[in-house]
Amino acid sequence: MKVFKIPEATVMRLSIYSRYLHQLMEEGEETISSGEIAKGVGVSSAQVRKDLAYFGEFGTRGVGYKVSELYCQLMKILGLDHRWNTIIVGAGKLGSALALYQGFFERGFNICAILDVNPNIIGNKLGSLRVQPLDQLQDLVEQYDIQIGVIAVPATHAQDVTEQLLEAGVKAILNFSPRVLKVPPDIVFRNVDLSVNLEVLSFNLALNR
Amino acid sequence: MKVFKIPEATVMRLSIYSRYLHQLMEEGEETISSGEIAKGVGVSSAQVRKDLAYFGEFGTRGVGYKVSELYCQLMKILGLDHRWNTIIVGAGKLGSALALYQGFFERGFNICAILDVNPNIIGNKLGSLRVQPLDQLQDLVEQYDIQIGVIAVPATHAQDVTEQLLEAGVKAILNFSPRVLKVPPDIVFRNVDLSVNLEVLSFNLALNR
DNA sequence: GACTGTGAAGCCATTCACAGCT
DNA sequence: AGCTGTGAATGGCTTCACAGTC
Repeated sequence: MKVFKIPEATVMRLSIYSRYLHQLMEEGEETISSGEIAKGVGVSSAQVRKDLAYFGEFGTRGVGYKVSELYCQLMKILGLDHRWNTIIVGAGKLGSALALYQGFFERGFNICAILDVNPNIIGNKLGSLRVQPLDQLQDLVEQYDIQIGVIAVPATHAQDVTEQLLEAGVKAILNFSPRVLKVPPDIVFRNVDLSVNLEVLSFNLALNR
Repeated sequence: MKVFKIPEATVMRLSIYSRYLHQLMEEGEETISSGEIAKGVGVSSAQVRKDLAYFGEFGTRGVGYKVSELYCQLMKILGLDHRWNTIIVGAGKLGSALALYQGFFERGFNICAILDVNPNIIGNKLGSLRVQPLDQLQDLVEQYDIQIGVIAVPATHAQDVTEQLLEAGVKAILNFSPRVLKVPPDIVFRNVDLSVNLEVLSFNLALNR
């Protein structure tokens, strides 16, 4: 399917460029140069051009890029030209916060359901959702045609939940638990490790002392 | 101060190794090889040894590493041999979730305070903390000798809050807002961009269709 | 003159492969 | 025999620099 391998760093920057372009559109900008994008998001202009070059030629030499056009192209490249159905497993503090976060919806992710095992919180209302029991997982994934699973359970249950998500047919997993998970290579997978991020800060703080 | 530049990827892995070693300690393991660590966290054994080699020689040839000893060394390298005082700005869903997340405390981060501008949530109780008004920032940073600031406010206020944190004397910032922030080069800084992470999933899902 | 698109060069991280210990 | 520590080789991302276009 993919002819050239795209660096992950490039994909992350494309996401950031697209958000910046969205902001520029709201401010009424019509065209922009790679140098201005670079300045806006804190990279080099060559980097911006190289990132875009993986996918085609979007600009006009001597002029720059049409903001709205480039934005649409990037959204298409990122697969955000349609919506993704998502389920959150774990309705503790973090899971609840993710379920209520508007930013996901705005960028094309529908949070279709949130699940937990704890009977004390099953039934709780979170915005327009209600926390449902974990054993509904398989049914909900089928019913809503869910592609993405988000793991927000304690480390000890993370691998177990992962396997349930895979069995239910989820194609991609975003893991917020502080545990290394085993997933088959055909599954799209990412970790967001909150502690690791704080610890990188700690490491750098400890250096300058 | 730092004689050799350490790759950020190495620092992130050290954090993961240390957590894995902690788990092994609880399971009662005494020694471990680079190959076993590698298997446990999903990297190559050469990678593990190279990462450790930046900081010294911690193992015994022919034998491996003493789990508890390596764990202590890594914690020291990561600057986790003492505690860091931390403040969270923004007590919305995400900020509240972060304030209540036990994992930070366990790894050596004291959440000393959480602030917001919204009068409707100022005074709310979050565990043992109470949400305080943003204008207390300067005082609290001094009072608690706070080194780390966590930004959990909407994108539109993120740069403003950043500058207030810097002015108050914070040395490191972890940014959860979906906005590129300008910070001076001597400040330790990291982004945790939730949308970007989901969008990388989306990109990869879109590839295989 | 301004700006894009891109091959080449440079740089950095990972993997390889083996010498050196136990 | 088993495993660490490490120089050398590899691979991949970023920067440079310039030809091409408006």
